[in-house]
Amino acid sequence: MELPERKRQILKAIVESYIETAEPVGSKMIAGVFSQPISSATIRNEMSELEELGFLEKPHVSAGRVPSYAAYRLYVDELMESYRVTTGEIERLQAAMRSRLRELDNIMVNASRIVSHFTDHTSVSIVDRAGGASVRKVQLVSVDDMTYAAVFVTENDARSKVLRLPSPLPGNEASLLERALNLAIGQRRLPELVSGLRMMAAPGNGALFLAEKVLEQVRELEGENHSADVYVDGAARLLNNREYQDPEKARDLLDYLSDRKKVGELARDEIPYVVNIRIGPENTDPRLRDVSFVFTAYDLDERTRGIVGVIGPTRMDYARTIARLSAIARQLSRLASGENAKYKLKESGEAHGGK
Amino acid sequence: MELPERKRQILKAIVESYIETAEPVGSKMIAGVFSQPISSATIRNEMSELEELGFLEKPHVSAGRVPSYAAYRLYVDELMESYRVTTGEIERLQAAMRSRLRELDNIMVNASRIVSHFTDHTSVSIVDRAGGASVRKVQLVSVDDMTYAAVFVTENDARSKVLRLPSPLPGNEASLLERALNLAIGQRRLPELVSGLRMMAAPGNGALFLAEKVLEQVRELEGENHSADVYVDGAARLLNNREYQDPEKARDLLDYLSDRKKVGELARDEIPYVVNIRIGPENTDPRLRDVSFVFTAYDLDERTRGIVGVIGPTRMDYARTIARLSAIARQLSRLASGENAKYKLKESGEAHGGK
DNA sequence: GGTTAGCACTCAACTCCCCCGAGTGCTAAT
DNA sequence: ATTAGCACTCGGGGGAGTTGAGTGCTAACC
Repeated sequence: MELPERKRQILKAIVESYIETAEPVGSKMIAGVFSQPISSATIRNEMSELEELGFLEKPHVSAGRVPSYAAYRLYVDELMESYRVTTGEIERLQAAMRSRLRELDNIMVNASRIVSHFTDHTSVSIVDRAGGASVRKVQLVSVDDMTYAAVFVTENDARSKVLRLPSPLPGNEASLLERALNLAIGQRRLPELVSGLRMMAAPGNGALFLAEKVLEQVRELEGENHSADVYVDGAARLLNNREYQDPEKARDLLDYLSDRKKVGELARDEIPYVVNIRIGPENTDPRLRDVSFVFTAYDLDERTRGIVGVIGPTRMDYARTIARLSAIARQLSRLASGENAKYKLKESGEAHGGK
Repeated sequence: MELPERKRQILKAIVESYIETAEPVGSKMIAGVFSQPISSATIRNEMSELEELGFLEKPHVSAGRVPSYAAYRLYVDELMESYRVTTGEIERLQAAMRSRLRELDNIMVNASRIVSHFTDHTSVSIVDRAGGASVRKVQLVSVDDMTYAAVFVTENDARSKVLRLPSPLPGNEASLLERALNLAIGQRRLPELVSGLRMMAAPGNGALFLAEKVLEQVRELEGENHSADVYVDGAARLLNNREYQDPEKARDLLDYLSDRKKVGELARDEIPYVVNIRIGPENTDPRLRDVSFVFTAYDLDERTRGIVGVIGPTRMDYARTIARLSAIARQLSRLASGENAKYKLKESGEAHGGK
């Protein structure tokens, strides 16, 4: 059941007006914008049908109409015209990205910052190591005899943890331990090694402590429930939107955003390399039920994907947000994995959201 | 010019009432709370004198009075009774801290979380490496031939950075480079080594790139302008206070909090090991001019100090906040540097703030 | 002289009421 | 199918009036 063209045009005009003004849209307002004039009464008839179809809602009887989630969905999928990112914008973007993005550590926090800045929304940046990268080796770097940094090397990344031991461990013992640990890791028998050590050594023993921490960390890195890296930037921008004037609402959302674990779950599903949009109730987390989450994936390297997105009111300017976000993601992908970027968004910036 | 006892009692009562209710305090309200009854007229006389002295302000003529910053200062310095942390609270605190605090990486983020949770305010946690720790050695851990983790070991800490090279660097070259770098670091001639390399190698060369990044990082770690590590937790709690119902204000403050660099400056000055309090305009940053910052320092180890604190409205419950914060800091110090804790707050939790 | 009762005064906040106007739905004419 | 017209709805804005908490001041009291 396709919507007839005029209804589509009217709905489009309503959504755009509401995106711009955040005010309920009345029939006269719409009647004014068409080249070939239509009377407001006609619009009213159309609007009342659109309401029956579930695309519009009335806050109250004399207040004009407001788009429903279904309207945004239709708008995004079929009505919206793509926003063309100007070359000026691209240049500013590239300038902002040029520096500081060689270090993998920084890429997420900077991506997050840039996205927030360029879209003027709150951004999230998530790095998802596919299926828990397997740890290939561990290296113990001595700081002093009570302190070691353990460096965990995976297929394509490394991360370190500084550990303060309960009792000293001389350097030669540490290198023995390191060898043993790596042997065990190679044979996938790390747990056995640790429980063996646990039998031999007193609790509080430095080597045992280290080994336990290493095991713990390996489990964390390899496990399913590894917490993805999450950055949020520009949270304060939420408060720019009139829908969060209510501090109650704003607080709930900020609360959500500070829960990294929860935010990390946003990236749980399969995410295609296009700009995805989850509008209002399409979000699984109830606290996101009246915001929209616009996001995309990019490759950091063969095994690691980044996800960047923005969170804003359902009435956000989707066209512009999508265009800018995809421009950023394209740049990120190129920067991160050299020139063999895998990010292939159609030029138009066209988007089909996924529930 | 000491304030006479009765005025002090009245002022104390006013501050406490305002802390509790956030409503301007009238003379009758106060008249009610004294054991030996005083008429409201008398209170009015006293209040009008306290106003002349600069301790009270009137929002408007018929609205009761509100404490000035000077009143809070006096309250905190002389009037406030210390809050006794209950054993139940201590137990909950210890339980919350018991786990996860062995790892130096985590201590700040957890400290921050715990402080926010136990004080019900927004917390900040800053780690300040005194004077820029000097880097003792660097270790290059190979992930693959295009990717290395550089581990920087200082007197008492280590941190790593994952670097993606523009061109491959075989492992043996990396270990040569590592040796050269460490030699140069030992002789304090790292810049010379790097500029030497720059002459020999083409730009884009892996070793040169690595060396440059290492130099950059060493400079960052040793430099004066090293950015302190900063964590903020519970930012959303700000919105619980009625003074931030105005989204404008709330946003400015949230903005401030997301500027790590600025927040890091909070710890710039010498900070004694007591609970410090900066009330309203005593804060140097203008954006903090009507909040209070309550904070304390604790030792992470010989060279590294942590600062934890909370940011809240000037009308916060100082007694309780101070007591809980100092309890947490005491625990942290003990946990972090074993049993030789340097944190010596007087048992009472007594506090003398410093501008 | 310090304290207090009493009283006039102030002013934000609340309520009540009215009106305006944007917007709707329906009907009848085109 | 479209549109002009009209009655109707209802939120919001703008006084006017009222309330009540609170003040300052004065005069009496101990």
